[in-house]
Amino acid sequence: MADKTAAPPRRDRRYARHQATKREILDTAWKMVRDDGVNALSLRALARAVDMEPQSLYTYFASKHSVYDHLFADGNRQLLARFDLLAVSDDPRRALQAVARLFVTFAAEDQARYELLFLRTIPDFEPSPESYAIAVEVFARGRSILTGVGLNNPDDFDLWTALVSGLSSQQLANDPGGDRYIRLIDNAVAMFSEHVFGR
Amino acid sequence: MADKTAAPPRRDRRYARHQATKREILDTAWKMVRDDGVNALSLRALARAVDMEPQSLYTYFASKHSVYDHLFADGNRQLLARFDLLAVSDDPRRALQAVARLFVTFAAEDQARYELLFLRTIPDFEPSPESYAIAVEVFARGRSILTGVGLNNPDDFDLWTALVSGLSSQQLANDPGGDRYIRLIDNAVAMFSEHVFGR
DNA sequence: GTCTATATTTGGATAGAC
DNA sequence: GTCTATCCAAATATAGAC
Repeated sequence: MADKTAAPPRRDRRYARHQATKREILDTAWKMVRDDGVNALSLRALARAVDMEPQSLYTYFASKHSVYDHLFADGNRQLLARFDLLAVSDDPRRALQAVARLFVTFAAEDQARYELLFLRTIPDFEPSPESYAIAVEVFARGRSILTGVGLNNPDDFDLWTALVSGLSSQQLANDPGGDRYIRLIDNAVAMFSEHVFGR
Repeated sequence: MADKTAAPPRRDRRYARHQATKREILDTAWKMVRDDGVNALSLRALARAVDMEPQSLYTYFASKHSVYDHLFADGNRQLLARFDLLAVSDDPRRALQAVARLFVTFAAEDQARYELLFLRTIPDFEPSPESYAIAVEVFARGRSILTGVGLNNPDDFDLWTALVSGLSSQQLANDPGGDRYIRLIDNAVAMFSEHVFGR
């Protein structure tokens, strides 16, 4: 899962160049999985798309699973960055609204990313410990917001994640690109809030 | 997507034999996708598992996608059969509980089946019109139960499916084989009922 | 209906020259 | 770091004998 190349000192220009190329490959890979689905990715096609010979990819990634692993880490970092930008309201219901909107919007933006981060559809792929750690951090961030508004009951948290992930997956499955379920977020948060906080 | 073989008259013994073999292949395919994931299925491995040469499968299925299509139809028929056995209570909340239990239990039983029926993770695969019709029937059945208990608002129905599918996917993703989210069904139904019916 | 033989494509991955 | 050359395995699918 790790790369072949150990990390040279930061200031090294070759290192910067290496990182830039790696970034370009990953961005192209994102584009491809978005277009054709996560499971349709092939290294040959990826190499062709970045104008390289397939074998040259191995300078940057030790295997196909390593590419997936970097995408997985990428996606989780993107979600984490959204959380960083989130201003959490003191009002519990508003806070929950913000989190739900954040998550469902993020999910609805990119089906492939959702599949990669939250479903396990790639045979034999599982994220490396380093990448998985980012996912754990995302999870912790979400939970801490919930506890911050007074929700400490684990069952409430599980019900919350079920509700939010349900809206996300239905939006992707039944109305991709639309807002049929996104529109229901406030309604769903109202339902949940009344249930756990009372009116 | 259709088979190569047209359907001979029913009484034909060859036809019965043909159907039996087809059934055996599909059952084996179910086993394989359950073990290794939907996207790991290969016709070679499938043929080996039923003790055939890979080429002989083409007597029964015109393509790999045709196998997927039959699995898709299978799964939807299984779900439909569950609905047939369901006794729908006059009490709205009990009726909703029964439907939710039915669906989440069905989903939790088999990750591969859930993926095949409700997620679109196989590149280039989409069900044939005939198979899709069964899925539509399942959907209609679920909806008719909801309208039967007085839920006519489309938004309520969408919120309902989001809730139930969320419990299902979280159960599969975070606690496969367990009951962490299944336990929450009655709680979730209570929340939903209070929201749409009032107390 | 099943087999042998085979076409054809594609896939991931390695060795070694430059 | 990128290339040529190549390997090897696996995939889907077809043709034709029996």
